[in-house]
Amino acid sequence: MSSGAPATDLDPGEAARQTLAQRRSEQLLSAAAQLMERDGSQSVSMHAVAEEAGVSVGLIYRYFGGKHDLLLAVIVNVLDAFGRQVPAAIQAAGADPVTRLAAAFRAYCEVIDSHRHAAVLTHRESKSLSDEGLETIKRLEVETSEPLRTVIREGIDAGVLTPVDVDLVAYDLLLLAQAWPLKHWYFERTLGFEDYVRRQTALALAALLQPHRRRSYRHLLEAAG
Amino acid sequence: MSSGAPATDLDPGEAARQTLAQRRSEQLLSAAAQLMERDGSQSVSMHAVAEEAGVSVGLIYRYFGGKHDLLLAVIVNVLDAFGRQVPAAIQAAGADPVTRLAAAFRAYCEVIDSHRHAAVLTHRESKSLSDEGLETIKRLEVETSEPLRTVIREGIDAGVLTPVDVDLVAYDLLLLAQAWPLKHWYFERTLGFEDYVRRQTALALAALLQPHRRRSYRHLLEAAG
Amino acid sequence: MSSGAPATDLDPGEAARQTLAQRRSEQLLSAAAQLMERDGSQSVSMHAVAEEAGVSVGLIYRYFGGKHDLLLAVIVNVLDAFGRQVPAAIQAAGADPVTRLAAAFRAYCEVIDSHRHAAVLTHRESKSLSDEGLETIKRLEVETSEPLRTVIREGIDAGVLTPVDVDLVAYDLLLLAQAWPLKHWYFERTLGFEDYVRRQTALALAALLQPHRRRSYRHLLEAAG
Amino acid sequence: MSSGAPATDLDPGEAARQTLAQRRSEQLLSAAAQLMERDGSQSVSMHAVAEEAGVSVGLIYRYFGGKHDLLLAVIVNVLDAFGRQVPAAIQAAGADPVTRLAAAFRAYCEVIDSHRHAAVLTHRESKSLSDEGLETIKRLEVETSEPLRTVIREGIDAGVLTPVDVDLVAYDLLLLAQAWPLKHWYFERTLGFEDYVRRQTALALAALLQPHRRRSYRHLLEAAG
DNA sequence: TATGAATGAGCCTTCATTCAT
DNA sequence: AATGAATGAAGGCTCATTCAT
Repeated sequence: MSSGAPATDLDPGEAARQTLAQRRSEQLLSAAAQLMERDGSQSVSMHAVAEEAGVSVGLIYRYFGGKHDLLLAVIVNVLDAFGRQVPAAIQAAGADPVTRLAAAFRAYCEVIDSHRHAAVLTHRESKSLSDEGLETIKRLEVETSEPLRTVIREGIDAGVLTPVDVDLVAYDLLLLAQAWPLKHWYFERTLGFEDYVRRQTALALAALLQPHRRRSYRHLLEAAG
Repeated sequence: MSSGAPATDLDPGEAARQTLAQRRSEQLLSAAAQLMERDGSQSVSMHAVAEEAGVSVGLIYRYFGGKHDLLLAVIVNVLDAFGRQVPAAIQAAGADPVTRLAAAFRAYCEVIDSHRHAAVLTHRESKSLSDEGLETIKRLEVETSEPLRTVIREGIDAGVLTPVDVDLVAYDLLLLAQAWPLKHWYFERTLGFEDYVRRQTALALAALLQPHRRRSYRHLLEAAG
Repeated sequence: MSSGAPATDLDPGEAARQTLAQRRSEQLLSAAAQLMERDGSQSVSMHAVAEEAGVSVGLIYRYFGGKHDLLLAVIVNVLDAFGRQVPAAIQAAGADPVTRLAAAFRAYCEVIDSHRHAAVLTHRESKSLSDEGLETIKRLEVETSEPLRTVIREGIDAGVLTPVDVDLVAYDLLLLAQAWPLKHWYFERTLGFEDYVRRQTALALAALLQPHRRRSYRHLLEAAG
Repeated sequence: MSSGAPATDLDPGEAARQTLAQRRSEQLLSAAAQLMERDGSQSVSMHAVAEEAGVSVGLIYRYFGGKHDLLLAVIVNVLDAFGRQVPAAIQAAGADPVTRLAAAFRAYCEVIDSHRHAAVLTHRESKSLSDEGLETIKRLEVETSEPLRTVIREGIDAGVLTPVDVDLVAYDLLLLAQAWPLKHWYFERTLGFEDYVRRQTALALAALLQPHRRRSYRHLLEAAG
């Protein structure tokens, strides 16, 4: 990454153009995500997206093939965030399998929280997508949830977790993470993000931890109350 | 008007009309549910509902005020099924708190299974409902999930379950039940209804059971593998 | 009406049936008129008419060919009232041409008042009528306004009225009569039926009376203030 | 940006857009007026308006909020024409009150003639308007008929006209003006615009002129025959 | 690159009319 | 004679998409 001006460098004009295109793309994606998250992709018109982004309708079609493409891009954007942030969080958690699992779950929740309801779009709007887009998303979902499965497997192999159905547990944890934005639906009283994550983590570990390892993670388990 | 004809008899015309109206209503509700579950209520046209039900568009408006009403009716229909079947299942399960809890969870799953994805509409389509409709649904959800909370509380009081956050656990169990129709999204391999229910039950009990009571419910816990 | 049972007498059953049919017809006509007058024929649905009349939709089609026919019947009904009441009023007014003219105008206003806005339907809804229906109405209008023209002509011939364009004056008087239900549109302050008729009569006579005959009709002329 | 280009110049694009918008607006208004006059606003579909204007349905909604708005705009358009042309005609008529009155009446008739039956919509279609729209129209009607009342008052004050009910007379004159497009309904024979105006003016003046001033306006009075 | 006027298919809803009962 | 369930064409309106500028 040092000297030697890589051959891939673009001339300044080209760079500026790329930058603009990139900026536009993000600007549109962000506007679309914000509206779609709030109202569901069906309720959001291209005009609304254009207005939110401060550009004209026509411009959207320069960057995205149409509404379906835009929706797909919004979803892929969220999934990419999983792909980037979850492995990083796991790695940062150190070597202990349980700590890593807790970190992974928390990372999922955080991505979902920062993208609010957008994650919900994944399943909700599947019918608006082309078969190809649907395949892309399914593949990305499997890919981005793989770290979770891996970390569970590690825990089992290390003898810290009971030998459970890895796929099912990963499935459940993803559900609980994705259900965070729905909390206001069920809980009248305020339930903060921290509490939600800690309590769900505690519940999950109560189910997964080998009995004789429970006291090692008392700090994680006791959050449940 | 002499003897022989019970006073409670409706005249045949009236009776037939009631039957017809009921049949129509169910027919329409079923068609609407099927399509809305599959594609989301927004993507389903009234024409499509009519076609699916084998009637004309105009007829729908004799039975439902419009599209919003129809959606609301579909959702309420599911929630009503919860309200009827879950308490019955709990009662039929006998006195043991854990058995009752397992029965309640299974009952939720069964209603959701028999109404396929319709249960999902509840949270998905909230934007399409009137404030009044939304209130109705929220109220019904709280009401119909109350048996689950009650049964958990019983378990805790009986000292069989660990003292957890009842609301949160109920929330999670409902999520797992409602997530059953999504299983095809995450699980490539086939996962039957029985396996799904048994494994989820096992996981849940692993998290909830007091350690010293675990061996009493070994038959429920061992399904997890 | 005593003995002798005229040959035209129907047997009781037939009579009752005729009576029923007649009653139904009037009942429907009255309901239709009431609604159409208030909202315009286009805004009134056949269901609304049926409901107003306390019968089923289907029954209307036994008595009238359809909505157009019903509208036509309502209009003809009003025109018939002109044909019946105006000549009677003129005759009852005696021999004086001016008194007869005033009586004719008043009679028009009264019919229009008792049929409220229905008279307006005549011109308003012409596009809803078949050519044949339109012809019927035009013919009836000419017929029913003939007495007015006659009475004006009498006045001119008698030297009481100035020799004006009879058709135009009749046209104007009909307009003023038909405009009575619109009065609330223009007049904020209350203007009663009596005042309206008297003042319009006074204005008309001011235009029509021969100068040297004015003092004979001072009582009619002075209402104008 | 140097000299030669006046600062007040709009850039061409903006100017063209304004022109286009105005042209479109008039084009749509004219098409709508033409159809609504002929068939009543209720019978005219937006599709028909679009077709008549040679544009697509959707475009109408860029310029008018909907059908109600369109109707309101058509009506307001006529009333605006009154507001512009009537005062101008009165002023151009000079100082004589009677000449001014005649000019005012003629101006009303001319506006109505050039907008054909559109003026009729005012009273006919009140049911299709919002309360707000109705208020707008009533206010405009009062405003635009004020010149007529003023000119009548002037005549009375000058001692040329008899002291009549100003509101009622103005009401009648407006009616006669608005009734011009209905003439084909009542008059089999052809009655030209000139004849109509002259004869109605003559009749009106016959009713309004002070006896001793009649000979001064013999040219206006004698048109009545 | 960017605009936004314009299109037109499609949606929800209404309602005149029919017909089996 | 009377009902009212059922139909389906048509209307008002929206919005994804295109294209001339």
